[in-house]
Amino acid sequence: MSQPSRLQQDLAERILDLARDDGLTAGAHLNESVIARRLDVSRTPVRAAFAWLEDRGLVRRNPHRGLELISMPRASENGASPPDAVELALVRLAHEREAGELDNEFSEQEIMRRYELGRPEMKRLLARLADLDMVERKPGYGWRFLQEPRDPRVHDERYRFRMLIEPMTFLEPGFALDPGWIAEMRERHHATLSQPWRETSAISFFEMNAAFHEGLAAASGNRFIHSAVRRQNQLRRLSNYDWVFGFERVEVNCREHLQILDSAEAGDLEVASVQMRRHLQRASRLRRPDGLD
Amino acid sequence: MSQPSRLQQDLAERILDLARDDGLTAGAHLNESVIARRLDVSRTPVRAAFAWLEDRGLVRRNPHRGLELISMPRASENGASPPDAVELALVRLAHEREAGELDNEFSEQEIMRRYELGRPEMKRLLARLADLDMVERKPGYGWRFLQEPRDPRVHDERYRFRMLIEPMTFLEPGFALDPGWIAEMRERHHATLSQPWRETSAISFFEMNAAFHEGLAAASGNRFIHSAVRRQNQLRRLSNYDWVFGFERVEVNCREHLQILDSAEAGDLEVASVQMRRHLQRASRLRRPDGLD
DNA sequence: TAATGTATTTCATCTGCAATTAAGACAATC
DNA sequence: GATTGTCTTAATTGCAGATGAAATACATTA
Repeated sequence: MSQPSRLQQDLAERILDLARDDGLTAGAHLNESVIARRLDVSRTPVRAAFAWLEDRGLVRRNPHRGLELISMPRASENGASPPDAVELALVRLAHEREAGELDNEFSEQEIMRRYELGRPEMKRLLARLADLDMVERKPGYGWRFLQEPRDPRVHDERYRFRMLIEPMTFLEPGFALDPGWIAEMRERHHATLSQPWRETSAISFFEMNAAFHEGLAAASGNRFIHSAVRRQNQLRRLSNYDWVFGFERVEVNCREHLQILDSAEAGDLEVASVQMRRHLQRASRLRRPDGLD
Repeated sequence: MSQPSRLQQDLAERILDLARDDGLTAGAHLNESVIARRLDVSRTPVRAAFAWLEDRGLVRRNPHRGLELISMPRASENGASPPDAVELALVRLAHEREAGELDNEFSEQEIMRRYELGRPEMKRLLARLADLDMVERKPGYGWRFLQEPRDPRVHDERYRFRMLIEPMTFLEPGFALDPGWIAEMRERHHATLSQPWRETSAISFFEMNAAFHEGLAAASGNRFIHSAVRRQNQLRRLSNYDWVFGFERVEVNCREHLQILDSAEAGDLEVASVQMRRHLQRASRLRRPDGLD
């Protein structure tokens, strides 16, 4: 078994997620075709994923009898999909740009050399950045950044934009929250509140935050609202992976989120809308001391 | 002189625009380096563009003495940059999808065959569609459309989204309209109103419309608002290149636009905001008989 | 000396081929 | 009869070289 492909790694992880969601325990039988269908791929990559899980001792293959779950790792102990080279480069690039280490204009070659990427990877990277309106093609050769590093106006513009959209998600006619999603969100927030704060919590805190706002946008039933919020998250993900306001602000943030969930669940959508507006208002007043957004 | 590259064609066109904006007339001298700098490219493609213009008899090259403008075509007679193969395929694909001729899921090969595109072109096409959230990659091989053809909900969602954002552009703190832009917009609207309506006017009507809304979004000074509106235009451009409501509605549309321009210019931003909301409201009530959006 | 003309270098794209890898069909087994 | 194992086919990606184009440096001329 050489190295599993990215798809195979992802599938391995999602297989464990499925098993957990189904409440399977050691000894349970796993059906290949069913899993393949649920994951929307053919059996081939699923098989490869299982081969990998077998290497790691999590399942056993019994000839002609299929797969047996040996042990179920905890959610946090999952393979933790190794980050993609492009993702890493993306975050590095965003930071270096903010630090002023990158010129306004640059060539594709520079990117390949600096971040040690192949051509296809570099292409994906630039496509992502262009999608986020961070860069654009120059008319001839080369690219340029679309905003100055550490532009203080961006912060306000972002929050003003979010305040236009996010409070309105609750008032869309098709707004409907999935109870399961609410429960999961509550749990994640309570977990964040009860666990001691560590530096490494910052990423999962960010992702919880992003999932909260994106989930609400999805619940609006308006795909354009959803897209816009998702895009905001993608943008923020590049620069805000650290949290510099301390645990105190984490608590405030979580409590505000929980209140919004309560209101929305109770059907007080106007209240939820106002709470969301105030939440964003308060968040917008936090300004990073390092000038990042 | 073989075929000029796309960049060279575009530059040729923009060179004429520059000359027109500068009020140059036949006999005027054109400085290569200055033009190259203004167009943000090197002299090389500018030279090629001039070679092409010379072929078409619009300029003359005097050895070591540079370029001389021979005649200035009217704005509408410009080269009219020939549409890109990808653009064409994009529009065709959007139409065929709406007509239900394309499956929900498809492979890249299918696209290449059906639209007779090379690999790089097909890649660009799919990247554009993915950027607009029209398609997404399946986990393994292949792609899928993200919405059903002729989904009637999209129409309402789009207008609800636009009504959240566009009326607020006027109320952004940095809102500032360029007087030159206002004048140009007025002129284009009056031209549309005074010219007889032809089928072929639909495209330029659409583009005028798009430029109107995008220009206002840009004037808001909020780059996220601007991005969102631009994206809406790109999406609409794929399906709304024809106009099925007759000249009567064109007139209404233009007059509403002109009113908004008047209010904004006079500084009545709250009024402009309300007018924009009503404008979108009215527009949202127009529904295409063919079920397209 | 500032502009144009020319040559060189760098960059980006395109093309075809090889290597992976997923999808789909069929056979074997419980 | 359903599920797993095996094989074949088709699709996708990656790579290297060739081509085309733009940027840059330098020479030349008014």
